[in-house]
Amino acid sequence: MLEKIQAISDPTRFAILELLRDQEMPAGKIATHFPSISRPAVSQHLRILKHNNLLWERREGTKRIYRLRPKGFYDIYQFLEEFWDPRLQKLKAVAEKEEERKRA
Amino acid sequence: MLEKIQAISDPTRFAILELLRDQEMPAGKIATHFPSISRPAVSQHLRILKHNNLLWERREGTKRIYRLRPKGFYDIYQFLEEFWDPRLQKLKAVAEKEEERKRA
DNA sequence: CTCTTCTGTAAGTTCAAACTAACATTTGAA
DNA sequence: TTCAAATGTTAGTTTGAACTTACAGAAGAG
Repeated sequence: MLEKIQAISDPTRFAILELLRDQEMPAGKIATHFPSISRPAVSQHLRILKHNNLLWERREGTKRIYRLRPKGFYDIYQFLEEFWDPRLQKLKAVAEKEEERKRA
Repeated sequence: MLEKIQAISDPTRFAILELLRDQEMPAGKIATHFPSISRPAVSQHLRILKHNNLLWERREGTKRIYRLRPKGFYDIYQFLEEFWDPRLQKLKAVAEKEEERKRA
């Protein structure tokens, strides 16, 4: 989970996510939005985002079209909620004990 | 905000936050929980967490006691919710237009 | 005062991650 | 086939963040 959080915290990667929030886009077009960095660099960022379930990839001919994957964000969102909210913490602890009793 | 997200994504810093989730603690005692890294390293992590509003600091004699600051987490949580949820996005856009009309 | 305890700060090192340049792969078109 | 377009991958470089060592400062005890 920390890896996923780190994935979105990189400025370039977050800019990519912002770009894809409103519309899906092929890799090449994404790269044109970042003239200061090379296309391979963007490609590597896309791979990281994809591996962390923050993007979907689909192929159309030679193009690879990337699309935001909301669940990835929701996972982080939920993780933080659980960390932060002590009541949820306690509920989780109870659930885990329940689980243990079942296994025993 | 990205800086804050990056702050919690470091494994050592997140471990510090986990440690402080249940109880506040002076800097020295925090450091003892991380025998593999030096005390100054922990001190630097504490500074980063403090600067990002993830920790409170209070002084007692020569000790500096650190305590979790839930709002910091809530800020990230809310930021992701807004990014992720398209309905909230639209509501925000409407609110901003409203604001503009008032200024004009 | 002086000493000790607890801690932060500064300077320099190390290492992982982001980057570039060159090459490889895949797909469709002629 | 052959070529071009779109993209990924690899190898090596660069840069920034985490780290260590050494030093500095602040607060109480004696």
